[in-house]
Amino acid sequence: MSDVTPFSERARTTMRGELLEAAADLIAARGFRGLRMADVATRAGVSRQTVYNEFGNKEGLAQAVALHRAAEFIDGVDSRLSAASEPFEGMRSAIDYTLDHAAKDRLISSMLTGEDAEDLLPFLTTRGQPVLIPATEVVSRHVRRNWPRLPPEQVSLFAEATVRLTLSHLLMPSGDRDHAVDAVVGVARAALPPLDPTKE
Amino acid sequence: MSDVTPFSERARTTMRGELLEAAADLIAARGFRGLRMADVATRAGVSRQTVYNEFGNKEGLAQAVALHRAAEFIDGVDSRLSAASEPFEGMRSAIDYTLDHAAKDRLISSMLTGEDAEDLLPFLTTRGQPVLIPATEVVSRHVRRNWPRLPPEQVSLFAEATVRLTLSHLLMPSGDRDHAVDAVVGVARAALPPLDPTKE
DNA sequence: CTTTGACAAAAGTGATCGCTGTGTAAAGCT
DNA sequence: AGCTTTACACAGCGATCACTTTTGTCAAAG
Repeated sequence: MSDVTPFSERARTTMRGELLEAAADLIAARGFRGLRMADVATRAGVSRQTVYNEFGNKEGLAQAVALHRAAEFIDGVDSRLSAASEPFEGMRSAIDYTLDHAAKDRLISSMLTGEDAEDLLPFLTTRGQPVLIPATEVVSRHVRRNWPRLPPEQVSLFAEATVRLTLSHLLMPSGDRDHAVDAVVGVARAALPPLDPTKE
Repeated sequence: MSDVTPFSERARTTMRGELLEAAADLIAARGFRGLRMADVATRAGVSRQTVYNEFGNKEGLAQAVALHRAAEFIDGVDSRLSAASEPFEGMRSAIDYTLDHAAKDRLISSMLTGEDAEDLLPFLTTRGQPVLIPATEVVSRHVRRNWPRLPPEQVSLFAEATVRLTLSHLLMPSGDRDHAVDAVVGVARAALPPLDPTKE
């Protein structure tokens, strides 16, 4: 009766991923309120009961989806930071990615802005926190890697400021995206020492 | 029949102030949705019709109240910036004032955060903008006054960053207020030159 | 360990009704 | 002149009722 994605050939953890993906798609399409547990189940090719076994209830599913997406997003930031050859270029790329990606992704953006969050956010305790904290951690690593002599407290002070500034430009845009990116990177250049210590 | 604040002895512009104050009180107490034009009128000792003559409609009244309160708030920031003997102390004081005041003032805080904004914000085009822009201007003046040699674009870059950082801490608190103030001032100290030019 | 079928309780939908508040206009004071 | 009073049409809101959908749980079966 179910011909959608034959189950047996998937490992147990894969099913969870399928469910998360299905749920994310449906939320993106019809919003959280319009999300039906039954639809998630059929979309992933499992029974409704399995969804309940996996996530407990709709709220649990929502949290899991949100956390999953937030983690994916942070991974994206991390890879942009690392990919660039020059640290400020990495920041520029990561900030641009954030502003672009978060603006498009309905789920991420409502996690951060709280807008359009028709019942989604009640579950995410303090808004944005699930992104702010890990993002700060990722930026901290980037800074530590490139400015090894900077005192740790300066590192986290700076990292958090960068993240907050970026999110602020997401929340209250002023001018276009490029301008926002320049503003954040500009502050970063002013606040960080001139890069030296590695190559001296 | 109306014994509340006899009208004749008030100048025309005073009445507007009375109305704004009355409306602000009522909004603070019962929210914007619970605000009744009739209540504003009686509270200020005028007829309902006069309120309509003055503001056009409920939306106009809401905008006027919001703008009025935002201006008062910005004035508060400005005076803290100017009052202190040392520029960073001024910032510290202004940031502390913002975090404290905005957290308490239901109207200001919902203007900035968008939370609990049950129909209030639809009127304030882009949220926070009516505060962000004038606040940045006030901070710019403060920086220009104390770092006269700083290039103008650096001034506005820095001023906007400071304002955004402060508002970010308001939106997503991490730790207590003192910690937030220290974080913003810390970034300010790192990003600004060491104060010199005035006394050299 | 998943599916299936069944089920009670909760929540959503939609129509109706009366009430309250908005917005406007004209007439009446002072 | 400017403010108040009175009057009124009309949109919007809250309560209620009946009805449908969905949630969340269970036990039996594959």
